[in-house]
Amino acid sequence: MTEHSLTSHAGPSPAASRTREQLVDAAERVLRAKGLARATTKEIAREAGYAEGTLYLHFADKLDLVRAVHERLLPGFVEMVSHLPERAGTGTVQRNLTDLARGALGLYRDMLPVGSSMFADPELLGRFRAMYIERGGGGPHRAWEPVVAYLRAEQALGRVDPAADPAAATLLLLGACQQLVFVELMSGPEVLPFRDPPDPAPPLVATLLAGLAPTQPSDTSPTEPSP
Amino acid sequence: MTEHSLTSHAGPSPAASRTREQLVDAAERVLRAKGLARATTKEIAREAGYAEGTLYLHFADKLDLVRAVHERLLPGFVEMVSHLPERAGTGTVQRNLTDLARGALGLYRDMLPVGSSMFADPELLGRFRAMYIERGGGGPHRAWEPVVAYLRAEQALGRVDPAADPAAATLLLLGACQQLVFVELMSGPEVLPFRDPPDPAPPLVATLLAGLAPTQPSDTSPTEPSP
Amino acid sequence: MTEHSLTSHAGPSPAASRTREQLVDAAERVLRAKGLARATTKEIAREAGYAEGTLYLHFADKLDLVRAVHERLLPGFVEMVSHLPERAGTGTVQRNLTDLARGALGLYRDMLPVGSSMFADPELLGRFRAMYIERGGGGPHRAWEPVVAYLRAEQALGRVDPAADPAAATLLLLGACQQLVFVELMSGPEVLPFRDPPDPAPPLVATLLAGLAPTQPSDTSPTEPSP
Amino acid sequence: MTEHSLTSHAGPSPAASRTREQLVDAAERVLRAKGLARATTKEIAREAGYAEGTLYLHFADKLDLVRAVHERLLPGFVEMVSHLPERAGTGTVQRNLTDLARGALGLYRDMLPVGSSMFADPELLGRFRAMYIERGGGGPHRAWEPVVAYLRAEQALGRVDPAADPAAATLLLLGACQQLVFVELMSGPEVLPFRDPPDPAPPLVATLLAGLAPTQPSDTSPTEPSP
DNA sequence: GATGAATGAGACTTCATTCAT
DNA sequence: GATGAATGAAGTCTCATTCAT
Repeated sequence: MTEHSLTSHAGPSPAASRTREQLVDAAERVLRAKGLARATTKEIAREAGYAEGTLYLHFADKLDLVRAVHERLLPGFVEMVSHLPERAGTGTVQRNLTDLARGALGLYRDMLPVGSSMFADPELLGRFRAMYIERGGGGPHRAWEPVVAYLRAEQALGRVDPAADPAAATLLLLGACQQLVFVELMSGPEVLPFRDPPDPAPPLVATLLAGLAPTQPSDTSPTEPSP
Repeated sequence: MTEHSLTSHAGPSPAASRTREQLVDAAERVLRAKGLARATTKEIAREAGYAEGTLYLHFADKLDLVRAVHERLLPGFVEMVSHLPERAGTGTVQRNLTDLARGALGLYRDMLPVGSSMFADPELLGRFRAMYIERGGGGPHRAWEPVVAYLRAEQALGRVDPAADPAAATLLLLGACQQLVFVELMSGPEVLPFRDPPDPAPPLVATLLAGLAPTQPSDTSPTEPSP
Repeated sequence: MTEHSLTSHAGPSPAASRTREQLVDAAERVLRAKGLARATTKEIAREAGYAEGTLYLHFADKLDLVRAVHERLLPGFVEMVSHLPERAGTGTVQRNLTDLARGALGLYRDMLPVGSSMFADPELLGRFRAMYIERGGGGPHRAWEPVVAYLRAEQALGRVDPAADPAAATLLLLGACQQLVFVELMSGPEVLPFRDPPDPAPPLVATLLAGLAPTQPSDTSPTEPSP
Repeated sequence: MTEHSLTSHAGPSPAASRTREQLVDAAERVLRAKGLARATTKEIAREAGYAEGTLYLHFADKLDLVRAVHERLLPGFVEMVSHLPERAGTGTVQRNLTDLARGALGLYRDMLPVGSSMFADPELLGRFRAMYIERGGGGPHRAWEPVVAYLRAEQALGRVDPAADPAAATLLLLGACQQLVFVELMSGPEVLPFRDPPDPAPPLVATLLAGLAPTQPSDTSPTEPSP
């Protein structure tokens, strides 16, 4: 009852008290440092500068606090891409997408360790899904929307092939970024792939723009007979 | 099939006893059902049909068992893509990549819940990295290699643009599949994105093949002045 | 009485809370009854009237609690002998030493079963040594000091041979008492040595006072040529 | 049924098989190194070069094996002093007692850590007492007997005061040695008492021989009126 | 609202002991 | 006699949660 009212009135609602924010901040720091399995309420409270019991004045239980941390991750991503549609028609498509990819790589590096750990606890995962449904379909895929909107705008401007699938293109680019970070985190800093081009964004964008099909359309068109 | 096969000709190595396999199997089932945070040694042992103490005859501790589970995930993926290079020149590129994407989607759906939970415990993550390093650089990026090899072969056959970047293309396609599953798992079965085309593989492959640039090469080439 | 007194004027220091004292008391009772090997945290907590977890709010681990028990043994001994030096010149030397021996026998009977069990765990022994060193050399030999001081005072008063070695004499008397108790505990109440004189203190003191050498100095002096 | 038959026939009785001896040897080594609390059957078996199960072919349980180790300690001591009576009349009393003290110090250093740990487990202690009783009064005090016999012999020879109490004297000397080692072990090598005379035996023996009473018997004799 | 000592269920792990081979 | 995988009871310790102050 006290939580996740993003569209609250204005003043400091009980769900957005200073103490609460400090606890969520502390939880995020501890979660990032220790992982879900080793983040204890004791340490979170200490990190926030409060007693352990205080935590339960602001959150139903530990998982509720963890959920509050995760709740802030997606808006961070959405925020980053929210201004992308406005850039349609400005600069070049290549540069705009490269900037997007770079931003995505940075954010994924921040978010993935915390976000992925959610899979360690089905209960936590379930609460997330409930939250998304309750909010009316606002899942992680919301991060795609501004990118799709941008590509649509570029199609209208003729700078992107009108036959292209904006959703698929978005998924390809963001997915590549996410997987790169995923593998990077798993393999550790010692066994980094994609080190030769220290910035993986340009090749990804270039490949996405040019496509794999040979320039002679004689080859790709007959690859699949229309069913 | 690629690891500690039970029917090996050299007899059961100490690392591949029947009991050990049963424990890893049971651990994987429990991990999948309950998540890392709620998978207890007691339940794993019961699931395997052994006493709890038996677990410690075969693994140093619980994390060592979990690591053994994770150890089997990557080979499963590599196995799936290992026959891809042989398909170069057969069928169509589009079909081959679509099959790959479908296979990847299926495997990610199986592996991600278990694999991602590794981020919940830095200690577990650290042991994984150590394992990869110890083995000589065989991290998760090994899954990309057969795909890259396939694309190179197709380039040699003229069915893929020789200017394309095979590694980037691989990352785009596999990354899209992984992110799709990732979001799917997070949002839950109720809030599925990409439901309209029930099979997301075709649009992803089509977009990757065609690229985003307008068909008139006059547009894409000048998007970025050569530095 | 000499350590962390509950009724101190400075308020309960963190190391001397009521709960902590109760736990140490309970631990000592259980240790005495069951021995180190069979004293469980569960039983200690129950004996103290607290939950098992409470134990870990006040002690790092079980061994830390056991160490706290042992920590109180030595001061008990020191306390007993602390008033001995004041008795120099009063009563007779024989009576004073006999009282000392009787007190030592009683205390050893109390302390030895608990104190000796420390040898069962090198880790515990190591923590003890560390504690002694940390405190600046206050090991078990501190119990000798008041006795040595007493003998020195008697030497000054002419009631003890000025040529005697007070430290050696102390060791002889206290050592005899300790060994008597040691053997008594080992052999059990059924096989008691020294039963004929029900009180072993008088013969020990008499022998220590008179010495073994024949009263005719003609015999002892030539036993060992002076080097 | 298979154990402690010291007066066995002659041949290798089942209680004295080679394997059994190896196990007791190994147990003593482990007990000395790790202490009773941390000596596991697994490590003892490994140290002996046998499988864990083998242990139970020769001993009823772990405590029975530990008891067998302790069983060998006392005879070691008795052996050391067994030749003492023969030395009556040879050399000097002082030298003979000094040799005894030195030997006792050495043996106590060896035996105390293992022997004292018996107090950690009342069950073990109980079995010991049972063993002593069963054997007909042969407890640890048996170690005193040869010393007492020696002193009696010296009294008969006129080299020791006929009024002295041989049992008390024995207890004084051996007790001093034991306590010295006891404290030495507890305080650790860093906080050694009695370091100035690197060999504590001479002052102990000298003090025991001379006694504490002033050479003028005028002081000590009237200290205690005869009851 | 804040505190933090106390709780107690339950987690992981150890280890003496057994038994089929 | 020897083995060693399996057992399972029992131990130590953790930690989310509560509640009187």
